[in-house]
Amino acid sequence: MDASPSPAPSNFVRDIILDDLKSNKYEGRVQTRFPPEPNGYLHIGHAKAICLDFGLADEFGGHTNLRFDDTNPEKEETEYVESIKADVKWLGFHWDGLFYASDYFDQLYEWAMKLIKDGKAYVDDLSAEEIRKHRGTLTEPGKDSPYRNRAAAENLNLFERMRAGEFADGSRVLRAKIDMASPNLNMRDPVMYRIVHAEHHRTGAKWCIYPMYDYAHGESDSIERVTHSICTLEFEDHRPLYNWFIQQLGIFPSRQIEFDRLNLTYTLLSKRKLLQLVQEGRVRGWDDPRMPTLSGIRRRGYTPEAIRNFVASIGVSKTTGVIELAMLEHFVREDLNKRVPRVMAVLRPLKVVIDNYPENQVEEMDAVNNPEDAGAGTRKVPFSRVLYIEQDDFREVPPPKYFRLSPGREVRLRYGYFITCTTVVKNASGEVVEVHCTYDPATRGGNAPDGRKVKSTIHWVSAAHAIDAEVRIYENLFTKEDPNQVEDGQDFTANLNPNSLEIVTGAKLEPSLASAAVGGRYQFERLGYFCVDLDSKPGALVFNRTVALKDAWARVEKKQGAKS
RNA sequence: UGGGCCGUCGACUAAUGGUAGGUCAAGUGCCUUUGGAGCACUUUGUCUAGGUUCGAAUCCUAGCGGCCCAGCCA
Repeated sequence: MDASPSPAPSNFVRDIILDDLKSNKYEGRVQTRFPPEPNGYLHIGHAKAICLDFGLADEFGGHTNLRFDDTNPEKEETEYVESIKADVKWLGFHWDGLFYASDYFDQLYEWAMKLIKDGKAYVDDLSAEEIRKHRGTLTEPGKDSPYRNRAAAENLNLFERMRAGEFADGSRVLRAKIDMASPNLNMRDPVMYRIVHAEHHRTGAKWCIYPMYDYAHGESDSIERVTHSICTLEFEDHRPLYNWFIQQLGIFPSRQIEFDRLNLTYTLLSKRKLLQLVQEGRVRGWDDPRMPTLSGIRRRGYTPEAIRNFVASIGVSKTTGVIELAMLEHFVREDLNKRVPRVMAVLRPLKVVIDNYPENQVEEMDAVNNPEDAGAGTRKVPFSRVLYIEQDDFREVPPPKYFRLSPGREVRLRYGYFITCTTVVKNASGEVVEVHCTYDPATRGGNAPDGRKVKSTIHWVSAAHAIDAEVRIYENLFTKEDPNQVEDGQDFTANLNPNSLEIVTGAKLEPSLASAAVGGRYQFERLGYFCVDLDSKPGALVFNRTVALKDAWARVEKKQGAKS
């Protein structure tokens, strides 16, 4: 096509903002908000919303508020608001205003009184059960409540007494008076306020009536003069109601725009289900590195840049789709590859003795810290007669296309020497427990002066110098692409992967890692990207595998396995 | 079944009546002191049927398929 750089990535929400800017609809203002309910930890799906809300405002010199949608005191806690703030910051965004829907409870109450006076709202004495029966079904219209036509004065009196705490939970509600026959169920006189005698994390015992989402959300947007209220697709049916309240009240007309929420293969993004995993102890907490929460992903070693790049690449639309997990993994690898130092670590050690290497000799070999970053420099790695290599890097009987060490075969020890396997030592059950080799002194550093080639380079660690570590290897938390796909009578926990966590205890690391600090990220050469876990202590290091390197041999092996 | 929304390579997403393109995945080759990274190339797509038009992924009609809604949750 043309040689110009690819056009700025756009999407339909951005296009709407662009149009509004062009027509000067809001005097050039762009005001968004990110409105989480503090009833759980944020997950990668929220990251998409955050990038949109903050990203679009940033792009057009607008503003974004962080607003906690705290209208349900029974589920909300300050622990969650703190974690949410930390996660937003970690992702790299800064809010302009920090608000709570509960900041607006007084205003919301006054507006409710106005709607009552205008004959647009009424107190209903029906029980929850009766209200449901009166609501009708998808195909049949609802029936009016017998209390629907109470006089405004009576409604006012009752509503004030609801607030005053005269009535029991669930005994009455305030409802908007719209249309019980609407084909949109949300318009069949939705509940605006319910009675809940519960301590609220911010307002304490001040209120015993709490506004419902539909009444609180749009009004909060309006109070903050939000121009573009971006939310997910399931709220599409609520938009007429969102607009109805704003219209009746005659307040600032915020506009709701809906996009598709993120779905990922092998992943559950439902706060309710994630809570269940935590409560049932299926994972070690909200920040378990297997969790799709931002705190879990962070602990796993993902970077905010990787997540932002991922979100930017998946786009925004209204089609309900599922992103392949491989897409996310690609963006972590891409980011970590550029920034993270290389290091040698052996997860499952196999002892190698180099018979012709001097008994007590130790050499300091030069190793490149990051071939992608010349500025990262080099380090010294000790080499000696007894080493550990990866068990996977030796086969007594090599399968076809296997290039690593096997009897009679010569390979390169990275930054070390060429070695050739001579003999093996087996234990009583016939397993190879030790491999003997000879080395070629002329190949120091890994180059053969005679120009001969080897088909493989493997990593190693000097046995006498190695430090021990625990390494936690993670696989997908679920075995099915769609964890919700279950047999009758089962729930999603039936799809939990029993092998999602493997703890490797005897790993051997090169000595430079002794000073690795919590959060530090590394590439263990040929294995993957790893980071130092929160549980790590000096002398008792613990690493998480963030993501494995792409493994061409694994693919070959799999193909061979499939054939046989 | 009433209403709302949505159908473009295996996945995600562009093309806004005018050359169906990008990313991921998959495959092939090159290169390589990481079977990593990188580079090059390749395969596969407009849900169906009609219509409007010089020209349709785009507009119209009808089908088909998917998602969401009957909380005093958000």
